[in-house]
Amino acid sequence: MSESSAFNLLDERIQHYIWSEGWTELRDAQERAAPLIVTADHDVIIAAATAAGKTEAAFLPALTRLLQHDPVDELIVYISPLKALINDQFGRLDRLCEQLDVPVWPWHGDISSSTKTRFLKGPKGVLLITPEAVEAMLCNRGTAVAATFARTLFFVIDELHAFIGSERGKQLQSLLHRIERAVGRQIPRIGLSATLGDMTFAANFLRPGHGPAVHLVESTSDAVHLKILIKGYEEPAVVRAPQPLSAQDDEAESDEDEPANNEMDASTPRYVAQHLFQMLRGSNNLVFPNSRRQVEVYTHLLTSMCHEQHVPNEFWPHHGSLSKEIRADTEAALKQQEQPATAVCTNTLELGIDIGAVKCVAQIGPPPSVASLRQRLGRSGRRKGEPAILRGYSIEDAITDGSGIGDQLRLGTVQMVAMTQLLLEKWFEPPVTQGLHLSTLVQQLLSLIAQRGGVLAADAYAMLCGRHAPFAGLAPKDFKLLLRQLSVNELILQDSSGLLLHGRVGEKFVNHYTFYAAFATEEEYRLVTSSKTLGTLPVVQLLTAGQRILFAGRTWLVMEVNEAEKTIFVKRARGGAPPMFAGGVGRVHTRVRQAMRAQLESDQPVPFVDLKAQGLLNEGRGNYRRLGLGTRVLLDQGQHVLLLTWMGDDVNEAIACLLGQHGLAAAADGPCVEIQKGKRSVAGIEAVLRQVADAEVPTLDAMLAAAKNLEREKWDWALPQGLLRRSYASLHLDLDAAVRWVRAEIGTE
DNA sequence: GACCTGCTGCGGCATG
Repeated sequence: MSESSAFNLLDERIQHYIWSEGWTELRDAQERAAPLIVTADHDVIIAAATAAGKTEAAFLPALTRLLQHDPVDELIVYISPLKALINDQFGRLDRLCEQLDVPVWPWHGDISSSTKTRFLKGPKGVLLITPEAVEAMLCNRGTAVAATFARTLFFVIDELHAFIGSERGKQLQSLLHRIERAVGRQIPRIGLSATLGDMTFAANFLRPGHGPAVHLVESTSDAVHLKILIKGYEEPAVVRAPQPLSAQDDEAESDEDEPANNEMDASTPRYVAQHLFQMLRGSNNLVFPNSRRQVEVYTHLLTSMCHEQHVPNEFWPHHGSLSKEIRADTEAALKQQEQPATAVCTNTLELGIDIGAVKCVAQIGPPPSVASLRQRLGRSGRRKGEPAILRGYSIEDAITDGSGIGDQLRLGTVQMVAMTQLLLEKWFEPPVTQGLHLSTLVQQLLSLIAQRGGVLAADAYAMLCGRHAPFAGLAPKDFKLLLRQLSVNELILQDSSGLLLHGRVGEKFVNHYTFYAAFATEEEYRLVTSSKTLGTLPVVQLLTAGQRILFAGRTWLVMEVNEAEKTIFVKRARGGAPPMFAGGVGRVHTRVRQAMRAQLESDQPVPFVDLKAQGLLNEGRGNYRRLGLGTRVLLDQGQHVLLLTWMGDDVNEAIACLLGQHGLAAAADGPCVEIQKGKRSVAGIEAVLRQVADAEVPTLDAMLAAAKNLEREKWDWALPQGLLRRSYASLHLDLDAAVRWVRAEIGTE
């Protein structure tokens, strides 16, 4: 250890701690980060595959710097996307910091206000806080901001990759910027992240306008041996009796023994569950079925199998609508060592929190992205010498006369194979950094007014949209348009001295605690049984008394729905359908679509699929050739025509907008753009396509003039139309690629 | 036919 130059840079008391912990060497990232951090004059990103060691890589040298002042009178501000992570880190850091006589302050919604008051009396040591809690501080204690953060040595941002590309990430950038402006200097920023391929995106995110100056510490991770098997399944075509439209048609008492729906009879999920049951029992594993609804289905199938075979249950559900207690039970089952446990989960178990190593990751259906698949697989093969194991399950519907192109080409299986191949090639989707997130500009303007008790328009513009500011690039005239719209909405008003203040409506929003989060959430009902809260359900599908429901892996009968208290009371009963949860659609990257097409054009066997999956793939390849899709881009489907682009969703959506401009009703649909024929023939549609290829590129306003329903983010409703269109397009449309595709594939030149 | 995250100040009351 004494040979380590980084070790010698650390404070003596920290060296002593390292000895007493029995560490024999510093990890690669810790070794390389230390000299960059002890000087406290660089922005640094520490990127490594797992969380282990990253926090120490930042904190050991940062605390060394803090200890240079005796007694400690400076501050390290650690910002985390999860309360659970703050609680974890508090446990780890407090043990070390107690010996150093450095106070550690957790600060989030579950922390008592007395702790917060004590911190504010002497803001020194380490503050562990969420972005929302920082927002609340700026809003409610605006006059104290400069003094509270005056002696901040570092911002440490954990799980940096989880912030990039979202409203919350934009908010974080703005908060850091506003604090730096309040204290009148730059504060070194340290980002902790999963490896992100091209780290320039992350660097530009961490320090907008100065990305190239950010120092990168990318930890070389040992290559883990991968074992992959994808199994194919075919759902038989069955003629089902029509279902009653309303649950009220049923007499609740008369069908006690009848399953309330036929989802549980579906044979294929049962076969998949049987295979999972055989392969996963006896070890710790994660099963990802892609939706909360399917988590419920598979958990119930698997726990029922344990029950039927008189063996202890090993399968536990985990998703965001389950209560904290139920989720904690699942996490505890994974952590304890006595009994094996498998979690059936959504991406709640993808991030941060420590659940120990798992043997195998099962993926049912194609994952939402290659990046997410990679993150999921990173949970397996963490012990030295053990491989990471991926078990894929691909379920296709039987092909009938009415089957669409997606079934005929076996696109689910093709996508799963293509994504797995990209994973093996070490490619994954880059983070989306070009989003304007003007919704968050509205929030930050209202927050800035609260912080300062009013702000001049020019000052607000300089702070939020000026050079290197989070919304840099927005023109002054657009900012003026925004202000005008916000005063129409009564979110703001301008007094006679030119000061911007909250309007009647703005006042109400800012004074409610829900203001601090930058992201929107749907209204939810609590699901309650006699003894405890099971979780929450969004109001998309309201349950009625007498209905049966599958939740937390068990079946329930709805006793009462209390609208005033937003509560649904249930009791245990046999039979039940998984509830509906709201949700948009995942977005597929162009590179994935191209890999899918290459897969359909190939005649090579895929090494990591079983016989059935290879059969499905061959079926898809056969239909691809039969339909002549190697050369054709247009496919007549009767009512509509399919334009097969094999581009990403952002390109296909932009193509659909371009066609809309020329009078065609079109919508992106998987690898295609679906065009309604109306009264046109295929030749007529081809003629319009040629017009589109030869025409000038329209403005965004022209292209989205007829588009409705562009509001996606929390404050989008308050934006003027033009800015809403730009904000939407920045995230969802790739117009350049769309124009390039149309000109290359359809153009007459 | 997708997923996840977060949240204040204060009034009113009981208790020591």
